[in-house]
Amino acid sequence: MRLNTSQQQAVEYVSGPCLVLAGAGSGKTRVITNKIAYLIREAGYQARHIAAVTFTNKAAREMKERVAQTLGRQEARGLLISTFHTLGLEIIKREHAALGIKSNFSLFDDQDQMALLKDLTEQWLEGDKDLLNQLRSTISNWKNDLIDPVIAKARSHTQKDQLFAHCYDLYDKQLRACGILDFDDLILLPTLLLQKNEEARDRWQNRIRYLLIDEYQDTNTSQYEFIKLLVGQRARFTVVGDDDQSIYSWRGARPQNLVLLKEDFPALKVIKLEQNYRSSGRILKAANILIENNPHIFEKKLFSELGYGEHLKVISADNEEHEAERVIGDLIGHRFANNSHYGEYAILYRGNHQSRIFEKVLMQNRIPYKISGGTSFFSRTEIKDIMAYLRLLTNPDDDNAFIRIINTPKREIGPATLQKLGEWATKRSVSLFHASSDIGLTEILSGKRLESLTTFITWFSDLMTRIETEPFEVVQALLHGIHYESWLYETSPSPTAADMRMRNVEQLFTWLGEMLRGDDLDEPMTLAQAVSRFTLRDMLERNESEEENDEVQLMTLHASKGLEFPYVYLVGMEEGLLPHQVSIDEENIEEERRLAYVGITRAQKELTFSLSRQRRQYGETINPEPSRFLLELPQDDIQWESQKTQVTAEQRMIKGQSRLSALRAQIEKAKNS
DNA sequence: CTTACTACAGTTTTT
DNA sequence: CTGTAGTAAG
Repeated sequence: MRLNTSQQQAVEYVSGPCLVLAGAGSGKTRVITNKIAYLIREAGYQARHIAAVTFTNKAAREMKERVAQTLGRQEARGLLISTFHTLGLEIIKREHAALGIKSNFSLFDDQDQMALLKDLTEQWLEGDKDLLNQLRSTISNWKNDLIDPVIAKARSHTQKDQLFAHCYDLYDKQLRACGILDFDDLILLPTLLLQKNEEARDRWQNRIRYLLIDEYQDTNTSQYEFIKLLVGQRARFTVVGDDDQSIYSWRGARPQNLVLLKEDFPALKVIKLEQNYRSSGRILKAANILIENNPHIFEKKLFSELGYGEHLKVISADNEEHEAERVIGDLIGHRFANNSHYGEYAILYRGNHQSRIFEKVLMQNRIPYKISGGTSFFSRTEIKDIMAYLRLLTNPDDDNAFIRIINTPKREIGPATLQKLGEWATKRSVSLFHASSDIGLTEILSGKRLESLTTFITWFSDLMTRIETEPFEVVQALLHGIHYESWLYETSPSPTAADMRMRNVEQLFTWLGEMLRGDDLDEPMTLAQAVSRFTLRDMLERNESEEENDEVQLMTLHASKGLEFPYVYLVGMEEGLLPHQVSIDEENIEEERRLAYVGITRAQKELTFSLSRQRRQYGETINPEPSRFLLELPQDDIQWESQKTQVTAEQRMIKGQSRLSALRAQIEKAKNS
């Protein structure tokens, strides 16, 4: 397919700063991919001087694949395509000397972060979860606004802020002492470095001569600063974004960065992509009319040439169960009538808890489905254990990892021993691991404890010396050496659970092996690199995308961004749910509207809303109003389908069930014939 | 290894 | 109110 005029224009404008306002489904990935090809083939850039930055590993991976397809592996060699965080990690790794940190640092995820904060603040916050969460996000916000502990203290006036700033200081000192970075550091540290260190700035500006940014509207303050420092005076860059799809402001994203861009780079060329290649005209019209209720920085009007399409439907139900039944019933009927596949349907909702009831009804009807989200692979205990071992292997100063694994599996090194060891280590200001190999330990530890500790340290040190030369063997030896499998069987609630945990561990090792070896898109990595990538949650999507089963997709609106489905159900269209109760005020309503907009624009052919006139909430039954967003849509394009007959819940259940089972029988019959 | 009770949360979560 | 995660006890 050829590029349209504005896409072509966006691809070929390479002489200055460029902002591509890419509406939903307007082919922005194609623009980025083609632009990279254009830069190399027509504009004289070498691949190694071009960097493209995304927010998710998945997006980075897709882009890599698309570019490799367009250019061929050879020409694409040396291109830097990664997430913000991975790019930051790369810079930190190369500049660790200038940053004054060790080369073998390890990474903290949010759970590690919480655990440490809880530890550090025990005396003040007493494990108050709410306060801890506040503290964590406050620290994160400070870091995202490039505010260090000293400035934070100076700017804190209330007692609580003072305390938080103090905790921030403690937390950061602890991290530095252990050679640990958190996610925010991966942006913060490179940004500070490029600000202060002219040489480093030159080095990186010379390395990255053309920069492309995807989903620009999701950048936060430090990321924008980071971008500015990377592009420098030369200002050769393209950012692609859509202010109407900014749904992460609660996480620090600043859609205002679009305005700042225009101010900071007066020469900015703005190109709008307004042709939508995804949705029917009617769906797009509804989306346009809805989003017009929001103020806009740049006016933009999407159009489609795919035909006007079917009416939008609204299914109104009497209660939540009924809503799920009617939606699923509609889906089954629709699939049957259109001879379509389950995989073409998506059910989108505002909050994760809404999925449960749909899951139940889907299960009752034996419909295959997939819920994205839920507990992450990397937050499972068995994975966290192994990750802690791997982290300690690459960074012996990682005290948190040390504490986690020193007695897992049991080595008779309990809290008392650890306490003594900790005091000793603090006095000498060395890490726990370091302290453990100190000869002076005989002063504080005796016989048995000392022996088990030294046995472990000796064995582990031996592994550490070999990670560079024979990482495979080390990883194998690690798993055997700790007898992790038998430990799992001892501690798991059931053998089946242990089996599952062991499979998870094996999965981790399979991925690890792949990463150490490298594949056609990625170079082989060192163990340290692989461990960092794991913490950055890389790897997960790789497997997910392989299993393209025929399953109904269930996900939150947030998770649906960037995806598309032929048939979409947008459920729970009620005041209090979408817009959500706590975001219903003047300040947040616009983002809720964008959330609805994102949901609507996921649909390619047909879009169905649903709502319930009754909902259980915190023990009460409430009667929510239909979402204001439904009323904002063009009513001529909507068909309201409400249940006319008044029946009791029980009758409805039987009726719904029998209708569904009748349909199922019909389908089975059709299949067999 | 299962069962039962208690405590707690109940918006979204790219890294 | 209701579901679940974690722990304690059978």
